Amino acid sequence: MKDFTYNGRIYYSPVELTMAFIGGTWKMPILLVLRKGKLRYGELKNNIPHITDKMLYSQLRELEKKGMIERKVYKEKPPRVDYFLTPLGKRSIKVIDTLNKFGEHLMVVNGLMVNNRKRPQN
Amino acid sequence: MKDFTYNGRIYYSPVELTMAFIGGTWKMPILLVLRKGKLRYGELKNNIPHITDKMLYSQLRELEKKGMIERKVYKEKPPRVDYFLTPLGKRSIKVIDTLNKFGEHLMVVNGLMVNNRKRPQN
DNA sequence: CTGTATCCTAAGGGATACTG
DNA sequence: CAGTATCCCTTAGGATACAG
Repeated sequence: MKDFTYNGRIYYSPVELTMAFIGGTWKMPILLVLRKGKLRYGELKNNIPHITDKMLYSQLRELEKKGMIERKVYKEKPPRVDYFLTPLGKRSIKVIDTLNKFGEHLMVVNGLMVNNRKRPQN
Repeated sequence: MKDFTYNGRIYYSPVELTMAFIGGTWKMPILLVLRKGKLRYGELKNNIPHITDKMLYSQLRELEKKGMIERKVYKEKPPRVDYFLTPLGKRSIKVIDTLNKFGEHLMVVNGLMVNNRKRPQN
């Protein structure tokens, strides 16, 4: 048995734990964007297409709790908040890069092409 | 825009595609077990603790459709079926190993210990 | 021993509206 | 600008029963 418990839940393999930290639809895209360095909320939003406020905030909070990112609040107005990677977060980037590479390979294998912006069909 | 479509669904990054192939609770454990070589259904079941028949079968079917594993049926009785990795599946092992390593690191960082079998508390 | 089908619940995630 | 809350729906995944 290699079971272990984290936050009251049972995990059966380290892989599962990894997915608890960086899994889901949005955590990886967020982490990847933050590799650029400190970013404030609006910048994050602009760099992650299609994400909703709810998802961005909830995922930021989770990543924070798990020690992947940090938040720095500036006492200014209008309010300013920066998000940036912790050492653990930076470490995860390498893992995500691996997943990204494999994904690109899958695209080739399956003959997938990036959606080109359709020209007006006149 | 780096969007692309696969099986009628829109993906926004290669990472998402990767997760479609090896994501979920059980696909990675299954692939990892198959690194040992050909295995029949019963052997798979025995080597993946806590998995239910429904999940094992459904995930095997999905992995097959995606070209990660193959099925070989022997005309015997009782029936015998072998499952084994395709080249693509073998390639995924390296990725999963990366995730596994990171998970082990997370366990250390979070001070998680493997659940020891409790001794009878007499 | 291999393989499906049905029922049901918990959780992830989208849309939308609202506040300091 | 940054940050929450509520409603709702889809889906992964568990339990169980059944079939060649």
